[in-house]
Amino acid sequence: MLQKPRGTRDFLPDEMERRRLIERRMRDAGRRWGYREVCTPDFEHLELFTMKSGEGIIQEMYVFEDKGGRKMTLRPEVTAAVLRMYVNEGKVLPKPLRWCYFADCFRYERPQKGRYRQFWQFGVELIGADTASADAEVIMLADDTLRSSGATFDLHVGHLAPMKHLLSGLDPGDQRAIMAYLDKHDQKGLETALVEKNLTHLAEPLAALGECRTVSEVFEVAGDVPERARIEETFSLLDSQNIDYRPDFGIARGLDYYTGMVFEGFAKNLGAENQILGGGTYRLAHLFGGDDVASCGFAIGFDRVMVSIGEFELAHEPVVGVVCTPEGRARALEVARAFREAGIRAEADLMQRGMGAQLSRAAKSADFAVVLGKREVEAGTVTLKNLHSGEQQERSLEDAIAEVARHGAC
RNA sequence: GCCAGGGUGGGGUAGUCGGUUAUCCUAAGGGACUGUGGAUCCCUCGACCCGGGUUCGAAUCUCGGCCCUGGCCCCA
Repeated sequence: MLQKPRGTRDFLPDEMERRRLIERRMRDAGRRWGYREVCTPDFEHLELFTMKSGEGIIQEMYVFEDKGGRKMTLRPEVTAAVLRMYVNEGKVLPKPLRWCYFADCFRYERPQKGRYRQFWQFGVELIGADTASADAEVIMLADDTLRSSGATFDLHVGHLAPMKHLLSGLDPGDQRAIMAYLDKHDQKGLETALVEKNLTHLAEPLAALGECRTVSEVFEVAGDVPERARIEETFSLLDSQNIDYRPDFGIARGLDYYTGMVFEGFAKNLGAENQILGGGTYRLAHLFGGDDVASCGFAIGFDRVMVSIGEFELAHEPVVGVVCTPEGRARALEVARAFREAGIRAEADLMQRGMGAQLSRAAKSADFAVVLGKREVEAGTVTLKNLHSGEQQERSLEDAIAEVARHGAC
């Protein structure tokens, strides 16, 4: 038997309905904040992502050559594509741009819990607003989106400036290495590296930075930085709206294009792969030939959110099974159509079964049966049977539709 | 790329120091039953992940691969 490709999943209808419900809640959060949905191609020129993240990521992507000999790749993330789109056709739109997306991405990695080779991300990009209000809005939207999805999570918010200030005397390579250790909370690795590089005087302030729980402590540890006013304003905006977050100036996110504010979300009930959200301010457009526009965004790992939420029951919509005798078949199609026009899910028998068997089948998957036999056809009525209570009554089609709709409303 | 544990009908399982026709539950299809169902009974369908090796004989032992689960690395 043919297997599905490694790290991919099939979704049966029950799970698909659950996914669509959560997806809708995320999109709706975006909509409430004015973020309109965009869509970019599933595959892009390889160059788009190597320009953003370096050649090293090629081994972790689905890379292929197309029939014209072009180097292509399935997208491993969406931000680069959205910024490419901004450069291509968004530059003349009035700023700021508020965009969101829900898209599948592909990474050639070893699958484990919450990590698949095809996975889905919900994300937003706010392009062209370089203010504390912009930073705060994206964080508040991230919080609203995760909250709306039903996930329970911890939100960490930080800023790169204090850490970069502490490391300002170092050459870029050392800086990056130190930040990588900080990002991983690798204390031993950090200490070893600091000793090797003769930087032991940084050990204490760097450790203290990660422990700071208020913004004012941060500047006691790291000294004054030019971004101080912006940072204080962003955090006071979050506080004014009672956003539940933890200041975390140990977030390094090891990425060169992040310029300032950074934040991460962690599911409370997941294992090793518990980060469900990452975001921050960044500058990317200039890499793709555009202006050096300030941007801010986040991406949510949709599949991890689904794992975190776990099993849950969906609201049940009433289902009508249309049951008929051979002489009622044509009428049954009309009746089924009338239910569907009223927005009610109606399913007809396709197996040429007897009425007993049709009802038996309907009892497993439907809430109501509509019976159409010789009697109903001649009288122009339908028999509506409640499959839960067993009660049934012959009545007009309109009454039957109203009765089923009434149950859908409760 | 690395480590550990796994893989038996669609789902869940029994069997394993090699030995009859691979067990049971469930689901699915049909029938008993052509105008009132979920019960019951009967029938049917359907599996040892793939390949090599050892052997008279392999689901069982062995080697390699694939895939799954969790962890490491990485995480845009």
